[in-house]
Amino acid sequence: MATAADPDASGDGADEPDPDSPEGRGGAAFVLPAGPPDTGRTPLDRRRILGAAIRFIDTHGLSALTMRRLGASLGVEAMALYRYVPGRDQLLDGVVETVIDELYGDPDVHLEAAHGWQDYLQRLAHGVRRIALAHPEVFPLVATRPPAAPWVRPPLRSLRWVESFLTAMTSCGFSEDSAVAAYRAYSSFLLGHLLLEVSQKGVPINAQDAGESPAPTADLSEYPTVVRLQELLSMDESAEEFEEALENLLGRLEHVRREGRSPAEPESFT
Amino acid sequence: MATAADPDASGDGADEPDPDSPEGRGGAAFVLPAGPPDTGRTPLDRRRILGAAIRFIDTHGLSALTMRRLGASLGVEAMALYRYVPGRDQLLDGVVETVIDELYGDPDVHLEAAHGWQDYLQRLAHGVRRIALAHPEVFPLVATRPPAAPWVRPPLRSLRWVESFLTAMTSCGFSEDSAVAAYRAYSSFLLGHLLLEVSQKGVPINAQDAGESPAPTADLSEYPTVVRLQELLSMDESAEEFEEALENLLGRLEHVRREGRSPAEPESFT
DNA sequence: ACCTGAACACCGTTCAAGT
DNA sequence: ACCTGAACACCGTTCAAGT
Repeated sequence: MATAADPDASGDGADEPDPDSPEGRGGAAFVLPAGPPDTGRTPLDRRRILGAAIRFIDTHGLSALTMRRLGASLGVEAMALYRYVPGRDQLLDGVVETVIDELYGDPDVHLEAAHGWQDYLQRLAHGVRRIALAHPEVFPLVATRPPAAPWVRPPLRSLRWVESFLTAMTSCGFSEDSAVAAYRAYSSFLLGHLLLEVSQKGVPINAQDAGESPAPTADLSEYPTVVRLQELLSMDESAEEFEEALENLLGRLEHVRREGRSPAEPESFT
Repeated sequence: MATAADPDASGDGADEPDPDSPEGRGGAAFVLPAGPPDTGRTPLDRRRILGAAIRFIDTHGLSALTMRRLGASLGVEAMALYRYVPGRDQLLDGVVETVIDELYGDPDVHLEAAHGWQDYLQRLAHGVRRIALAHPEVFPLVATRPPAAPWVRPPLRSLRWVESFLTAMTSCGFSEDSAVAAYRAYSSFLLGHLLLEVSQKGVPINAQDAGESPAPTADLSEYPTVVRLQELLSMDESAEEFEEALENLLGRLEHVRREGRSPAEPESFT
């Protein structure tokens, strides 16, 4: 059904594959898989564009995202996008914002601190992790696009989240300073762990997949400890690591809340 | 002479500023400040290219780096670079590698674990922080370029560093598992903290510098806690945060080393 | 041996023009 | 009101040609 509606699916506007292109990883021209049913008449719209951009990045990778190709994925020329988005950079900012706000609709996350701040931070952390893993190609963008203000720290990059975090914490007995310190520690924790976890997913567990893996094995003899521990190093324990580090952070924060100091001093029970 | 050859430039190789270009932040054409004295005859060379690339990024920002402009900064056409570097992506990989290896020449860092692992990790962390702050525009690249293998974790992205880290730790009483766990925790810590610190530097403390800051102040009333804590949030305490978090991590690791477990359980003194 | 000119297939973006 | 065609000033990259 609907085969006639979309003019460039099989025929005229196609991409001209050009398999020698150094960019396209697989060389496969970006012909999208039939798209959502309504690819035709709804007159385009910022939300739809951002959604398409996210899907495009998830599918083809960030480096493949081009105004022209994004347009094509919506059945439109690139120039049409400029009516809704000021330019490519702002498009990317919009993508980041949209992905983060996805989290705001997550029912597991949005009950604020009804069951205490530890429960809230747990749910929030897992929510962020879920979207990071759902959009591994987008997350580096979340991590590195310059924030709007210096106190909006990735990955919780929106005033909504800063507000939510700080009110939750202060309403749970954190002083203002401690709440801010907690916000900082929490951001660093999430950013470091999730960026690493996501970037590990990008690497096909065996370094390069081309040919017979020549160079790496050669030099490797200079690094005996790495070779010896290779198996251990290759294990993916990101999930456990995340839980443990989160647990530990919460412990630190509880300590801060009670003592009123900033999060340091591993043992000061005296 | 030569005025007839190139139809679109006024002089010979000049850039044609075009102040309306959305890319160039300052709009200033990339005329480099006289360059190092020997800009002439040494016949070009991979090292020199990578050095120039790093300086270029430090000065003009990553998004301004272009094969053509990098060539120009070396007094050469872009095409000459391809004799020494396979392409732009590999150039960036080389930049990352070079910046990280800079650290390897740092005398403060390179004495391995002669004074114990805590001292070693302290010096290493401060060394990485120093290069992150020295090359704030390069660090996001260090953080996000896909690593060569899944067990080479940013920001310590080279076998040399993995080897150095693991031998130091195992020679100081860490079991193999604990050493690997420590490597992971340490990487996350560095990545999160330094990426945040570096990205904060990029933001001019007052959000946008254009006009009279219109939009932000308008919405801001919806976020009372943010507004109330704005001063606290705006303070730059990255240095103290870094020290404290590092101290805490070392405490955790010492605990791991003694107990042989992975880094969790905030309080198990019983 | 080392670099350049010219060319190719793309980019982002603008703007007058079509419907 | 919404999209397109054509154009402009760039890109990365290749390759035959210059010195």
